[in-house]
Amino acid sequence: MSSGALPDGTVVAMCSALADETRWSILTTLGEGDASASALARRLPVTRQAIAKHLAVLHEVGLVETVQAGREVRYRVIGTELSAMARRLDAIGTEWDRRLATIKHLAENI
Amino acid sequence: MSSGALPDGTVVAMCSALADETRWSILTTLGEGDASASALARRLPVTRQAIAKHLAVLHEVGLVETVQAGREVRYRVIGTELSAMARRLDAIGTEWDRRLATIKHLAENI
DNA sequence: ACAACCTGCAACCCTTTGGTTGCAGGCAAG
DNA sequence: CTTGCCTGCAACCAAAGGGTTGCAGGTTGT
Repeated sequence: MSSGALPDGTVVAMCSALADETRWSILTTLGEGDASASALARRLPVTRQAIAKHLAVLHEVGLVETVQAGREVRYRVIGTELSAMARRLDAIGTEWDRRLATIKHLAENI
Repeated sequence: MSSGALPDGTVVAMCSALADETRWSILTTLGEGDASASALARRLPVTRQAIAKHLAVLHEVGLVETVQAGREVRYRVIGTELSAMARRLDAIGTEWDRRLATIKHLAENI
């Protein structure tokens, strides 16, 4: 029951990727349109190299994909993996609450 | 559109809480039934103090609640917050893919 | 009353990680 | 061709985080 469609370590990896404010800034910025690392560095208060590291992390868990555009590498945000994990988290949370409800229901019928 | 029902920092905090293997071990163990910190320490390969820290983190983001049971403090896993964030993440991911689809659709109609 | 158990707080260590600077390479436009 | 911009790699730094040991305070049970 605890092991679903996507490997268990994936959830931890993706949550780890999402556990950073700067990374969310990058993601929301990319949500407004594809951009290169340098372009992101101009709009955000961090260095290009820092952004490059973050993009590497995001790419590794499948939250962004790269698109070669001439000499620059544009990054595009992908929602599929995120939605997949979200559905799984929702299922886990629901099961926890369902268990809770069952316990309380049993307690009332004593 | 980017600011929903729950504050934005909450998502980062919860993802940060979920970005640790040991914490997931604790959560899944609690999923099988409430337990105290010492009880968890017996079943998991870490110290009770380490578990106490993790439980504090989980408690702060509302993933667990405490129940005083005599001299011991039992912890209970809560799914509501998790499901709420999951739904939000799903919405974000869906919107990203929707934007992508719109771009591609526009590209075909040139 | 005494022993056993559970809790909380504090100090400490090591690893991870977010961020920086610096440098070298490659493609594109003038 | 040369200048500018974008990329990649490496070294380095400081802060955060996971984990441990140690100690003191309360409760329960015998």
